[in-house]
Amino acid sequence: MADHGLRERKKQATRLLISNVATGLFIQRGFEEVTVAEIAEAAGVSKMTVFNYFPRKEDLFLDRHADRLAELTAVIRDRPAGVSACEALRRHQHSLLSSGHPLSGAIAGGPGFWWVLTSSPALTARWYEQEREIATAFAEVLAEESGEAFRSRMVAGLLTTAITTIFAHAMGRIVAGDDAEFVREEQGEVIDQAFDLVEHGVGDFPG
Amino acid sequence: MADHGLRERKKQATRLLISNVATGLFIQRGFEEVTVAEIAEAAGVSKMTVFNYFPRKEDLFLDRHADRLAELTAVIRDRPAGVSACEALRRHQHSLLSSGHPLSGAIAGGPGFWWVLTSSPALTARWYEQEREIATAFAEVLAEESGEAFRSRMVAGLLTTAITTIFAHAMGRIVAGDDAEFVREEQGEVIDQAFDLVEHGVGDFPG
DNA sequence: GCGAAACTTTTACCGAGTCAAACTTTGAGC
DNA sequence: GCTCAAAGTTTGACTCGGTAAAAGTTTCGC
Repeated sequence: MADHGLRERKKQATRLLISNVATGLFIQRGFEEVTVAEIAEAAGVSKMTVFNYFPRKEDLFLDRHADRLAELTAVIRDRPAGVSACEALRRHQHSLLSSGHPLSGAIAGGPGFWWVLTSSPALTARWYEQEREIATAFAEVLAEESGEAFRSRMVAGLLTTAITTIFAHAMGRIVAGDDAEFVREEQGEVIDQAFDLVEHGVGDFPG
Repeated sequence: MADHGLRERKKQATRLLISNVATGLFIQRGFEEVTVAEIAEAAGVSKMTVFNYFPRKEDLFLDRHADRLAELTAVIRDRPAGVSACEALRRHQHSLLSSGHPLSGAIAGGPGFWWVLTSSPALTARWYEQEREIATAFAEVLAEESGEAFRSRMVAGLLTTAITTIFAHAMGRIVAGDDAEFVREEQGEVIDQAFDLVEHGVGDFPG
């Protein structure tokens, strides 16, 4: 009933249509330069409907967040026995990279995605807000398992910082014009460097 | 000329007046419930003037950011020889705490401050944006010193995470109604726990 | 004092986001 | 099939944050 009624299918279709239209416009002209009214018109729908599906304008572009959050949380929660959270995430990042997944940092719906993201402060702010949501989710999982609230929050924060920084690094280089293939080749090392710091500490860097 | 002209004094006075009026209203009624127009009127000034001094509404409340950024950056840049960035920050947090400084987490312009901050998503978002600015500044200082761009960014991120998490921890407890003095007593241990994790790594937590 | 520069106000405007009421579509039961 | 209620969409009006430009007003250098 909830699943394959005509109603539900139409909703999903509308949602997808709006999202696609919006993303297309954003990549063509930049986030701030496209108004919600315009998106609505281009999608043949009213402005109110757009906000019905996507509470904030930013969510029109960053609409994969829920999936990503669930995936990352599962990586930690369902990791094999004997593997630490840190190690599980490290492996996950490597596997994203080798499977050429958009979220590995390199490649990602073309360079347009990064350009749009970095071109708007509002959008980047929302992006980082999503990272915080990930940290919060990690902290819950870790606290559930360890019972140590503060330590869990810290570790969650550190792990999220690794993911974010790895990401931002690749993004920065691609936006700066570096060859995507080249960035991709070096990305494995970047991942290890980041997780090594989290796992073994920063020591007395920088001397 | 730039310093003690009548002009400059008036500007500082106006700025302070607006900030005080705004903060007062926010603490009374919450961030979202007060409009900029209202603040302007209460301060006997035009809306445009408010935005002249504070580019965003959020900056009316979070107006100590510049000072804090400068202070934290100096802690790293001007640390004594032989002391790591991590250690310098750890000591700084301890000294903030023992001097009862607002930004140590415990106490802080009364509990009202924390309530206002947590009551508004826009405000918390801006708060975390400021933390990112701190991370960026740290990264610059560290990169200048070490020459390692990515590692600097990572370490900067990890250090900032420590500060932020320490902060958020105290804030959470106070907002939840814990006694401020009690929180304050435990805060030293919290600081050490956080910086230990950054310095020596999370290892295989949580087992 | 005079004129230029700095600061403020006014006015007009834009776009995101909300709200309530009218309207259309879908699904369920008879 | 038809009807009715619920879900979804549209409309239009509104609020608020934020910007822009031009017209005041105040301070400063001379």
